[in-house]
Amino acid sequence: MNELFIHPKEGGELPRTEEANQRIREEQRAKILDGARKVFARKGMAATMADVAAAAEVSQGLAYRYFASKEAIFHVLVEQAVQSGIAGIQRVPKMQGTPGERLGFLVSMAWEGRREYPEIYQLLYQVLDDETTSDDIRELIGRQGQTYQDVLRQLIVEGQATGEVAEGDPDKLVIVLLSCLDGLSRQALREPEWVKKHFPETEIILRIFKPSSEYRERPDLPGRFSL
Amino acid sequence: MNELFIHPKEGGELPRTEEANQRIREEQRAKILDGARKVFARKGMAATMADVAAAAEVSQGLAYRYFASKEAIFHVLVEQAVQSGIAGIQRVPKMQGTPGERLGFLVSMAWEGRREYPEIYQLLYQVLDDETTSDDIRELIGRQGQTYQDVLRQLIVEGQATGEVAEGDPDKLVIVLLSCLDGLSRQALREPEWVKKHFPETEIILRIFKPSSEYRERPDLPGRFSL
Amino acid sequence: MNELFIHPKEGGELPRTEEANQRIREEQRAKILDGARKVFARKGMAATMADVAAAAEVSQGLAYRYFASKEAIFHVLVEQAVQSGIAGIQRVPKMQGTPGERLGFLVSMAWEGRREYPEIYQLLYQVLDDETTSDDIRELIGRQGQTYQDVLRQLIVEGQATGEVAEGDPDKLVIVLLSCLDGLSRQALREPEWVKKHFPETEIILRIFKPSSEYRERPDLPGRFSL
Amino acid sequence: MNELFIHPKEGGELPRTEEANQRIREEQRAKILDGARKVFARKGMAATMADVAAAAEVSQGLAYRYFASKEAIFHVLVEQAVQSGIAGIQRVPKMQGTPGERLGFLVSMAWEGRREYPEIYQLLYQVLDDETTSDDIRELIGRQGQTYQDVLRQLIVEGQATGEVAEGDPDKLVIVLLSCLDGLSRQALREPEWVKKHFPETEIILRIFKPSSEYRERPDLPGRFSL
DNA sequence: AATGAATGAGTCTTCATTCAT
DNA sequence: GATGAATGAAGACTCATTCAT
Repeated sequence: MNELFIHPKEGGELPRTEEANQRIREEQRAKILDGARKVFARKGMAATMADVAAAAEVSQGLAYRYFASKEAIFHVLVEQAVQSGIAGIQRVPKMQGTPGERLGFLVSMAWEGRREYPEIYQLLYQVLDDETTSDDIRELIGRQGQTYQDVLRQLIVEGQATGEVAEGDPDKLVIVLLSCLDGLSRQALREPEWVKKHFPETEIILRIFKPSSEYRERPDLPGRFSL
Repeated sequence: MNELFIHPKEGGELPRTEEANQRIREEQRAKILDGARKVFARKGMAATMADVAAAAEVSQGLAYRYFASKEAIFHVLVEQAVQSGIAGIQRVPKMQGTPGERLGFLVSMAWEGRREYPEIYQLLYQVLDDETTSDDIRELIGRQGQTYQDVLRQLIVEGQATGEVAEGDPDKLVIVLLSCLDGLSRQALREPEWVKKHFPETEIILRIFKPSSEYRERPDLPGRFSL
Repeated sequence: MNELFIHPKEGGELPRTEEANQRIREEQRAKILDGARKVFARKGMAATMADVAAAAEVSQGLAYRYFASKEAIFHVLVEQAVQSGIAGIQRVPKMQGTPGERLGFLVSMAWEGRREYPEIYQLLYQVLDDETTSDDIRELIGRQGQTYQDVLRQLIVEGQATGEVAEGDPDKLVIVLLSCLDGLSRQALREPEWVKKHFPETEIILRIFKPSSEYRERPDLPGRFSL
Repeated sequence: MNELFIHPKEGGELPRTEEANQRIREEQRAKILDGARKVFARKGMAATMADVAAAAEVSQGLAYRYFASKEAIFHVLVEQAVQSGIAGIQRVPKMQGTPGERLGFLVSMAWEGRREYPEIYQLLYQVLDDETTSDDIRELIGRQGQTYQDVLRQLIVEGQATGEVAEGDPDKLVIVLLSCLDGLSRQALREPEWVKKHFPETEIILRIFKPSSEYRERPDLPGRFSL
C-alpha cells in the first residue's frame, strides 16, 4: 500500500471532529429518508418501522434517534415532495413564451416529475387518501396543490384570452388535468415499464385544452354522449 | 346451594320461521357489507373490524358469523364492485349508433358510476395499490380491467376508422382515458360535493379523443411543450 | 288409514301432556349429555359448545335450557362417571371367595369398565389434569378415588394375611395398580382396537400382587436394578 | 410548536457487544422455555401466552421475538423432551450385565426421569391426548415412543430366553410397563411429594416381569379373576 | 453514533352465553 | 320446548416505541 498519501480523517483513534459528525448525521438522515420513501410508497402507512430500518440498512433504534416517530418521517418525506414540486411551478408564469407554451411546459414538467419519481406522488396520494392523516400534513399538501392550481388556472385564463386554450370553466379544466396526471401517475406505479416506454410525451393530455373547431361545427349530435 | 343445575323453563314462543331467519341473514349481511364498504373505502385495509362493525351497527362477533375474516369481506366487496361494472360495459359494443356515440356513452356511463359510487372505485384502487393484496383478488380486478380496456380499445379503433376519433395509439388513449377517470374518481372522494356539482358531463374528458384540425395546422410550434 | 285405532298421545292439536313433556325433557337431557361425553372425551375442555350441540343434534340455545353452563355439563358427566364406578366397587368386599379372588375380580371389573368406556375415564383424567377444574368437581372425583383406594387397600391387606398377595406397603401397591390401569386406559384411547384385541385379561397387571419365591431367593443381585 | 422533528442526541454508550447479545438471547430463550414448560405441563395448550410470559417473567411481545407462535414453543419443548429421553435409552442395550439387569436399569432410569421431571412427561401426554395436536409434533413423539418400545421389547425377549423374564407376549409386557410408568408419572404430577417420598424404587413395577412359580402351581383357581 | 432487546397497546378472531321469536 | 341470531369478553399475535449498553 502506498504510504505517501495519508487520509487525515481516517485516523481511527482520533476523536471524530464535529464536522465529521455533522456529515455522518446528514448521511444517515438521508439514508433513512431514502429507505422510508421506498417502503412507504409501496406499502403506505402499513409499512412498518422494521421495513423502513431494513430498507435504510440501519437499526430501528437509530431511526428514532433521527426522527421522533413514523409519522415524523412521513411528514418530512411529504415536505420534501412538496418543496421539490413547488419550486419548479413558481418559475413557470415568469417564463417567456405564449400562455399556451408556458402551459405546455408546466404540464410537461409535471408529468416528467411524476414519471421519474412516481413514489413521491404515490406517497402524496397515500397521505391524502388515508383519512387518519394528521391535519398539518394535509394542509402542507393542500398548500402545494393550491399553488399548482393557481398557476395552472392563471395560464388557462390567459390562454383562453389568446385563443390557444379551449373555452370552458377554467376550474374544471384544472381539475381534469390534475386528475389525469394523478391517474397516469398511479398507472406508472403499477406498470412502470409500460409507462416509461409509451409515455414520453404529454400531447394526449394536452388535448383537453385544445380548441376544437369541430366541436362547435357539429351541434347536431345528441348531447353529452357524442364526441 | 350451587346453581349449576337448572330445570328447563316452560312457556315461551315458537322459534323464528325459516323465512324470517333467511330475511334477517340477508339484511345483516347487506348491512355489514355496506358498513364495510364505507370504512374500507376511506381507510383501506387499515380499517379495523371494530370500524366495520361500528359502521354496520353490529357487534364484531356478528361480523364473523357472516364472514370468515376481514379479507373475506374485502373479497366480496371487490367481487360486487367488479360485477356491477362488467355488466354494463359488455352491453355497449352491441348498442346502435356510431362508434363515437357508443364511445361517448361508455365513458358517460363509466363516469356516472364513479361519480355516484366513488367508494366502490376507491376500494378497487386501494386494493390494487396495496401490495399485500392477495393474488386472487388482484386477478379478479384484473379481469374486469381487461374487459374494460378491450371494449374501449375496440370502440376507439372503430372511431378512428370513421374519423370520429383522433389519430394515435389506441392503447395510449385507453390508458389516458382510464387514468383520467381514476383521477377524477379520487377527486370525487376528496371533494364529493364539488364534483357532483361541477361535473355532470364528460365532455372535457372526451376531448382527448377529438380530432383537432388545428393540431396539424400549426406544425411550427416548438415540439412537445406546445399545445 | 285404519281409523279404528286411535293414538291418544299423538293427537297433534291437543296440548302436550305433562308426562309427554317430562319424557321429552329426559330424552333431550340424555341426548345432550351423550353428545357432550363424546366431544369432551376427545377434546377436553377445549371442546366448544358448538361441538357439543352438534354432537347432540340440538341447537346451542337448547343446551343452555338444560344446563346452566359448559362446566355444569361437565359436572354432570363427571358425576355420572363417578356414580357408575362406585356402585360396583362397593359390592366387591361383601362378595364371597378368598381376598385374592375378590381382588382379582375387582381389578378385572375395573379394567372391563375402562376398556369398554374409555371416554368416561378420559374425561376424569382431563378433569384432574386441568388445574382450572373447579374444586367441587375435584372433590367429587377425589371421593370416588378414595372409595376405590380404601376397598383395594383392604383387600390387599387381607390378601397379604392369607399369603395370596405379595408383601409390601399396601399403599404403594394401590397406587401402582391404579396408575397401571390409568395408563392402559389412556392407551386404550389412543389405540382402541389394539387394546380391545390384545387385552381381554388382567393377568399381567395382577402380577404386581404376586408373591414371588425367586425374589427372595436371589438376594445377591445388585439392588434395585435387578429383577 | 410541534415536536415531530428531533436532532440526534450526542454522547452515550457503545452498543452491546455481540457476545453480550448472544448470551442475553440464550438466557431469555431458556427462561421462556422454562416458564412455558411449567404452564404447559399444568394447563396444556389451554395455557395462554399471558401465562407463559408471566411464568417466564418477560413481556408477551418478547416471547414472540423468540418464538414464532405458541405452537412453536410447544414444538421446541416437545423436541427437547424427546431428545433428552432418547439419548439415555439408546445406551442401555450396549451396557454390560444380564438382559434382566439391563431391563431393570432401563426401567429404573425411565422412572427416575419421570419422577424428577414429571412436567416433561405431562407435556408429552397433553400433546398426545389433545386431538388438535399437529401431525409433525405427533410424529416427533411417535418416533421416540417407537425407540423406547423397540429397546424394551428386545430386552424382554432376551430376558425371556435367559429365564429372567416371565413368559408372555413381549408386546403386551411393553405396553403394560409403559402404561404403568405413564400412570405413575401422572400421579407424580398430582401428588409430587407423595411420590417422591414413597417411590424411590421400581421393584413393584418390575414385578410384571417376574417369573412366578406359584402361578403355574395353582391351576385350580377359577380362571382370570384369581391371582 | 449505534445497536438490538424489551415493552405494551392495539388488532383480528373465537366462543360461552343471552335474547328474540 | 326449541331455534339461531346476537353479544362481549378473552386470547394470539403485531408493531411503534423505549431502554440499556
